[in-house]
Amino acid sequence: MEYFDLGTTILRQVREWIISCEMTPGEKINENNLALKLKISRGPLREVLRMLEKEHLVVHVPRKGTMVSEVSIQELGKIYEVRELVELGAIDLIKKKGIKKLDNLITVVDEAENAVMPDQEIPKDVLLYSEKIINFHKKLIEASDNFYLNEYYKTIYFSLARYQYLHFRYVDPGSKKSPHTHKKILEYIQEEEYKEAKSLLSKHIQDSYKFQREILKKYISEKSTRQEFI
Amino acid sequence: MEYFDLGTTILRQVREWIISCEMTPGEKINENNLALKLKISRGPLREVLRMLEKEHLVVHVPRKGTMVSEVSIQELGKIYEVRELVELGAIDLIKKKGIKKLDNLITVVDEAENAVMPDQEIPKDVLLYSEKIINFHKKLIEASDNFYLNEYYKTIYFSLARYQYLHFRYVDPGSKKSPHTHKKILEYIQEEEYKEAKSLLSKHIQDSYKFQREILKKYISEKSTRQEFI
DNA sequence: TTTTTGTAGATTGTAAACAGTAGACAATTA
DNA sequence: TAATTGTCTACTGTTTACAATCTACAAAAA
Repeated sequence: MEYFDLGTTILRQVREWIISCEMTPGEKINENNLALKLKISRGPLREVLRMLEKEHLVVHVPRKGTMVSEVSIQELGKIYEVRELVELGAIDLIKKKGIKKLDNLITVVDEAENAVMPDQEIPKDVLLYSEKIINFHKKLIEASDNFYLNEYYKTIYFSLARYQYLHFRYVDPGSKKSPHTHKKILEYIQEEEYKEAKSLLSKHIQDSYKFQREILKKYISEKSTRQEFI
Repeated sequence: MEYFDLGTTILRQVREWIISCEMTPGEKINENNLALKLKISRGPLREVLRMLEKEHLVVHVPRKGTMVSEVSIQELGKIYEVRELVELGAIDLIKKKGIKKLDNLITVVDEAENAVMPDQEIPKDVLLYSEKIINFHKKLIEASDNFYLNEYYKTIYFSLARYQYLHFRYVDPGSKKSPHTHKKILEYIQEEEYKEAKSLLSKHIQDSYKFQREILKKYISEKSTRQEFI
């Protein structure tokens, strides 16, 4: 028998299930069942669950068990608070360190510009489009060249991605403007107009937040309505 | 036999050993030996190591093992970059959310003011003094009322604390001013002069950074000198 | 001498078995 | 009926055992 590194491969898989809400918020995780489903034993699974706990995707209570963490308006708000803080902070770092290597950022802006927003709301296309859009933000953080900030942003992003999956069918009409906005932000940075870059990015994030909050409200009210009739 | 939650108790213990450099930077961790020392088995220890990996205190390489993460001037620089970002960001949040509940912050400032900087450099006293000083920064983040920011700051703080333990015997002479500076920052916040608060806090952190970097340089040069003679 | 190959021991990765705890439900009591 | 107690079952926490891999070192080949 061959040995892989279950820890890292399984981590990705379970994280994916949580983000895509195949493991739903609040769901109790049964170690035996999940291990069986993943065809591994409980040992490495528990290691993975501890890592997911550090990513705030699961919550562990000693002797009770582990559950997928809940989503709420409050949480979304707090995630957006730190998201804005980190992204604007990245621009500060780029400014302070005089970073000029923005190749990756330029590339993703170009890619997003060429990507077409699908008129039909087919989940797959929408997701592909979303990927290209979010890449700008990921590359912005990477450009600021700080390992700790980058790692932190990843976990923020995992938490956030889950909210985006709650409802495929709602597509932010505002996101059509995203490629243009991203390009503008990049130009500001290149021209060292950091204040303008931060201001526009801040507004951009706030817009995204407002939309996300609305879908979440719908999701939560629908969920509670469903449960009433069960 | 009684069952505790080894995960959380052992996590604290091992983290403590790493921060206090009883487990030295770069040291290879032998799971068998460490488990034996902690009087537990390798299972829960591995869970703990995975959590410490997420805190960036250890580095894990599949099939090679786990080691205590290295310290370096570059790392210290990056840690201070995010430290400043997070602390200044906390003030932004306090401003944006109009937070007025600063009771804990007031308390620690008072405590620090009454604490006396030990003239003799007895490690224990110095550490106790350092604790009171650093509390200001912890409570500042807590006041900003954001779980994700607070969790992140904790891990930053763990990484940073290790650098402070590298050399007990060097005491930052500038830290005598800290209680006064902290009080001033608090006053600015209370009077809603956030810009001034951020400016002073930024300078305060930069001063700390400069000192830390100097001790680290000494530590590294001494270490390499020692190794030459082995 | 240097490089390569082979083997033994140590160490990590994983599974399986065992110990203790918590929750559910029934039986008992008030 | 409501509350309490006892027991059973399922689950988590932990240990032990085993499989695969790596490392170090020695022997052999170039």
